[in-house]
Amino acid sequence: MNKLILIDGNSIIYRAFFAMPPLTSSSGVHTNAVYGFTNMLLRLLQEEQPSHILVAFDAGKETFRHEGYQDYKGGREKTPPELSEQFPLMRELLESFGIAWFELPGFEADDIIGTISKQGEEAGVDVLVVTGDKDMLQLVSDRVKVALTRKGISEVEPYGIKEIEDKYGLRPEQIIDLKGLMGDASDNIPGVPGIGEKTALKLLHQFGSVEEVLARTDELKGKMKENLVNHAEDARMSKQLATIFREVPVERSWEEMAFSGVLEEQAAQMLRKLEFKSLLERLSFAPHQDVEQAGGSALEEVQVTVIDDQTIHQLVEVLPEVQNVVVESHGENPHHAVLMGVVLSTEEEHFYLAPEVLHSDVAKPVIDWLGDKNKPKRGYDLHRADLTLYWQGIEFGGAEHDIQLAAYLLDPTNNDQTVSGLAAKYGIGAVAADEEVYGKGAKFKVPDQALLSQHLARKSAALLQILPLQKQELEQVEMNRLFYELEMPLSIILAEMEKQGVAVNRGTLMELGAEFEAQISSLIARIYDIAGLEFNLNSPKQLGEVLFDKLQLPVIKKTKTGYSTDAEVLEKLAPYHDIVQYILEYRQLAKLQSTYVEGLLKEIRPETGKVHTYFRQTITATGRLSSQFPNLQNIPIRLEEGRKIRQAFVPSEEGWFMLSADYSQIELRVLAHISGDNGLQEAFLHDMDIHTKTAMKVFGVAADQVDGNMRRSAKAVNFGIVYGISDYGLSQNLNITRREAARFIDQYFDAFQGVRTYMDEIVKEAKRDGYVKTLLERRRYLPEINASNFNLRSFAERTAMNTPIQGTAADIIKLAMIMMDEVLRERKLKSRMLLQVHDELVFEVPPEELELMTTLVPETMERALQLSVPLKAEVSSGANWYDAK
DNA sequence: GCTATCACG
DNA sequence: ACGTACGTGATAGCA
Repeated sequence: MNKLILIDGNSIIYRAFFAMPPLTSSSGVHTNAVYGFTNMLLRLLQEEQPSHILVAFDAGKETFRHEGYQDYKGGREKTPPELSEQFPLMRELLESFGIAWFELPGFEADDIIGTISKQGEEAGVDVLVVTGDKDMLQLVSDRVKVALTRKGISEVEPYGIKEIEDKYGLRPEQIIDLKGLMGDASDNIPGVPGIGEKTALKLLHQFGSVEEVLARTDELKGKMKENLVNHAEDARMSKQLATIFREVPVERSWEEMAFSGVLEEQAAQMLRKLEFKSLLERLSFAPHQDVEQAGGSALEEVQVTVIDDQTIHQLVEVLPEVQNVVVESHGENPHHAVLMGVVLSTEEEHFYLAPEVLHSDVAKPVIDWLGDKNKPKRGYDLHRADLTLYWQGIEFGGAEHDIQLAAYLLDPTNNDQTVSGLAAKYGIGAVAADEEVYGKGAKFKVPDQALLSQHLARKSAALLQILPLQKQELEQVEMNRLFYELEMPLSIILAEMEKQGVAVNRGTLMELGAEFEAQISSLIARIYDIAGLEFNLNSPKQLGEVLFDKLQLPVIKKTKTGYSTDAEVLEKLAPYHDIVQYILEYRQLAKLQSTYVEGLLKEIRPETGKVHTYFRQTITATGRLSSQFPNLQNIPIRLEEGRKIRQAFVPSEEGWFMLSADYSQIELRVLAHISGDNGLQEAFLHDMDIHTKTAMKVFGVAADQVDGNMRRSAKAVNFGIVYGISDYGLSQNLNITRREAARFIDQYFDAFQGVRTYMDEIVKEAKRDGYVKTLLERRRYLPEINASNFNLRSFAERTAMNTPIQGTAADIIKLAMIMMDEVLRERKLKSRMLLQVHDELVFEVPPEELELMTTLVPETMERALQLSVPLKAEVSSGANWYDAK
């Protein structure tokens, strides 16, 4: 006996349930949690090669903890039926695998694991506890490690004594003190009010334990002391509740937990019953096989042919059969990325091309193939690949299926989109993380060719396996059209826009910079003079000291680290002291100078005089694009001083024009459509001023009685509605009381009852399905929609209301971009689409096309999608982006 | 690397 | 009672 694995069954299955998309067998039984669990189990068996294993479950509702504290785990949502029905399946599966499981009435899985890990430790065995519950860290010792699940369950992070020390600065036994002080909302453990993780850690670093803290409260002061004194009993009880009981009367012999490999026949039968086809193939990993042949490594060696003038013919012969393309590059900005190498794979073989080989004559047929739009390609992040190759002078065409992009659609909030992460998610052999192969940050180093080509080939091999699984999933969630007809074509269009770039007039920017500079230095002088000292104005900390300590201005708001000095606070302080207004002006100009003048100048390519942004298609949770290096979606417009920055954005050809068209009220129009609200639809059918109309209905007055203030309030309410309204949020925005805000909202919903119904229904739908979707079937999962934690749940509810609106608007402008691209091509126009700013498209247009484009662009945008209300786009043009207003 | 701030839709 | 508006990216300071 050498290694014992103890799995916290309830914790893992619960996490698996919320981490995995819904999945049912053909008979309609939910299986997603079992799938997730099995996936992680197989990986664990393969990687850890345990000699003994046991899965512990909670039994019954009442445990000994309830005897002392009836509210233990109170307020928890009851287990959804979709999950409950999976517990029996889970036990059945474990039995079919030949894995022991155990539960004992009156005790939780924690206690069982605590007890057995102690026994294992005493018997001199290495123990690995697998759980999602941080409390279990208290079990860690020399022999016991605790693996915590991360990001759902696709990864685990092992903690030993050192890791706990590094992360918390605590010994394992102090974890219960931490819980005692901070509590745990999910178990309804109270802790001490006002003490969160940070404060709790600080106290423990100083005093060592709950008892010691409570004994020495006289060394503390303020609210914290008061809370500790008043809630001393809560702290003691919380600590006790968090303490795992390690003397459970378990009678399990080591033999029962012994594990020598999966019972293949039975396990295969079970997996077939559950319809887990992809897991079936992995069964052979589990027993102690092929360990020696892999040299102790769990990784399978992949055959890869390094291309040179001797081997090139092998690749050329099979080019038509190439299934997957990996273009590896280094650097965040793909316009400046360094090409590291390329791997092309057929079903059977992998070929590696070094950058210099790709640039040599022998690679000519490969280069032609890469650039051929009629040769369809699959691969990972083909958008980046395209840009990387472009700056190397190599064309890339024919992107058909991008695995990263598809992974984004399947779960836009999964932030691990790496090949390694996806491979783990699909349970496909281990692919090393790039970081492990290259190192990160300053330590980045390209490994030798053997290692590099092996790594890339492994990635490619994993992608080959992911592809069919992904296709099946896209089909299942009805995203085929969204993917193949919208996102894939768009990715090509985006790359073209980015390569084209936008011309920026350096001189204009520098002149603006000089103006800003003059104002900034005079403001700085004035501020130092008034303050009576010089300090770093850019440091919120130093500024806070000047305003609140030296000048004694009232503290409006605090941040985690000290005084808040943001614009909202400064506005409120302005009446108290002249210095505040100058600081506000300084802030504004400093922002313009550093981010927009200096920042933009740095991004201009000297050889083209243009900035080439990178539109990211796989970032946002809602389906919007984002823009980086530089961000061209947040160029100032609201204030005149900043708006002038737009004068620097000019057409790239003499005499051309900038043309901009933006959707008018697209989100509210989308809301009118999906809610079906009569009043809202009516307003848009008559193309009324929507904020005025809202004011009329909410305040019950005629159009001519709506004053500026009423319209302003109505506008804020409309924004609130789109964001998933809350009285608090609205009250903040309008600077009114929560009561008044709540009244506005109520009046709004009375006036627009269809909207109220929609908001109620969409939240219900989210709670039922676990996700919401847009008109074009784009999804966003909301795992926290049923959380017991009020904050998490409320956030998810607002998201459920907002995402279909923001996401559908994103769908629509993406459609419009595809249509515009098509129209420009069909009519062989010279005009070029340059930018997208969420509800706006920007073009550069030759003079002879200006008239045509002025009607063509808004018309195309308006017919992008047929809704029950018309879409409206407004267009304007000028010599630069500023004048196109 | 994290926090605070502020630019956009 | 709880405590926040939805979605992003860039910069500067500071540990």
